[in-house]
Amino acid sequence: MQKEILIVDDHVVVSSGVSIILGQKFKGFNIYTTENYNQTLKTLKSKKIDLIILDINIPGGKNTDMIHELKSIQPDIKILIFSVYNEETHACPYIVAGANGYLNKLSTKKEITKAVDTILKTGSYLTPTILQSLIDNSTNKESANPLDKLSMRQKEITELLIQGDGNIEIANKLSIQLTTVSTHKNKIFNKLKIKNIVELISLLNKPPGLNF
Amino acid sequence: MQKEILIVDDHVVVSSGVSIILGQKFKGFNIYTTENYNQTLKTLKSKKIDLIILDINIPGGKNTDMIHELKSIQPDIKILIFSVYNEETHACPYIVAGANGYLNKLSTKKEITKAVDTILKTGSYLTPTILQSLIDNSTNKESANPLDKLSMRQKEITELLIQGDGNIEIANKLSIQLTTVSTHKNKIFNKLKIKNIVELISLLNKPPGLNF
DNA sequence: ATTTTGTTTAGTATAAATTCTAAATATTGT
DNA sequence: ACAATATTTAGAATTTATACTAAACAAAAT
Repeated sequence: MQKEILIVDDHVVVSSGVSIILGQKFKGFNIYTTENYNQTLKTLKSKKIDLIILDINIPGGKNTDMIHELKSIQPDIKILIFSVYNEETHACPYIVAGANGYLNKLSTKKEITKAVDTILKTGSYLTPTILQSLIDNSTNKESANPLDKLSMRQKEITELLIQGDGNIEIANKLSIQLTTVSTHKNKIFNKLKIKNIVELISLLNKPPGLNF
Repeated sequence: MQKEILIVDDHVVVSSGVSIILGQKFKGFNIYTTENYNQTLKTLKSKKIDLIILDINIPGGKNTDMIHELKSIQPDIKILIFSVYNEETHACPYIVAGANGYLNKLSTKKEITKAVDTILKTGSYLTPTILQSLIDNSTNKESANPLDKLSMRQKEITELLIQGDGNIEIANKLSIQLTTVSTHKNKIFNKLKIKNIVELISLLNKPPGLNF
């Protein structure tokens, strides 16, 4: 089965790694690589691609907007998002935007080849976790994304907390009492089952600049 | 020139990627891979290796202590540290411990092959940045690594802070008074020119769990 | 319609963290 | 060797954050 695969990642180590893993498993495939968004658009306009393995943090990239743009060039293309962010907190928006699967960069060789195989055969690859997140989102049930459990106000305060604001700053910015901020904080920490801001930061898994 | 290379990384994508990049450039090399510390020790005991490309966050690993242990098995082995942490903040301790080079995982193909080539030919590979850090360290000039400015005790407290410990926990663990902890914290924050723990975390660029 | 549950708000009392000051000890400079 | 500087420690006073309680209101459930 001859397939055309495009790997989009700005880190050679990653694109080379995926390339060799797929090359070993799927002998007949043609594997191409691009390392930024413009190159990717150009390639898609000149060559029919079956599957694109897409890093979501490439130079020039626009997150979920990329999905629509890529599919408008080749409507039948399958898109497998390939990212270091954990799927619980980051997969859903891309799936909702039209991506056909989400795969973590830390996956094993078996998981990677399985994802590619599945997506080419069935048209999509969703782990049970992501599937559950999607169901949870649509049914408004308990979501795997911790932030979804919070109310608007609680999200607002969470945002300020991870920016490093103290209770006083938050109280001033939102024009509420200090104790009110503390109460919110308490509710947020209880919901997320955490004890302090350090845990909040690692839960939200904010990329600290220099990661994949 | 026939050389034996061992790539140590617990992520297939990374080890495969480095493997193919080196395989393309250096045709005659034998390239092996291991994915945890025990495997690595076993391999070194049974096979002569010229260069080990070492991820510092492998399962069972012990940071700088690994360097001594690996070199005690094969004293002539060259060790190239391969990490996602930026070299300014993380390279020096490994070089001081005896590693022969430090390479960022986000490097280009050219940088990777250059590092391997250089380390095999000259015995070490140090970027100008790392060299400067080492010089700064030895001359007690302003160091690029913020942690180097701190005393041992201050580093100890910093470590506990980014683990999420509060002042009381720290005071108990170190058997000092609460106010003493506060004083240390104040000194640390002043030295690092930061205002709170959120900034401390982003400064130290600690990986939030699921990163390479 | 009305109970139930969750959100947003705050006051009082308490706990935790910081500031300021300062002493003993270590380290470095000349 | 002695001065200058940095580290580690802590008490007293103060500031900041939390726990507990609770009211007003909104949304959801039965």
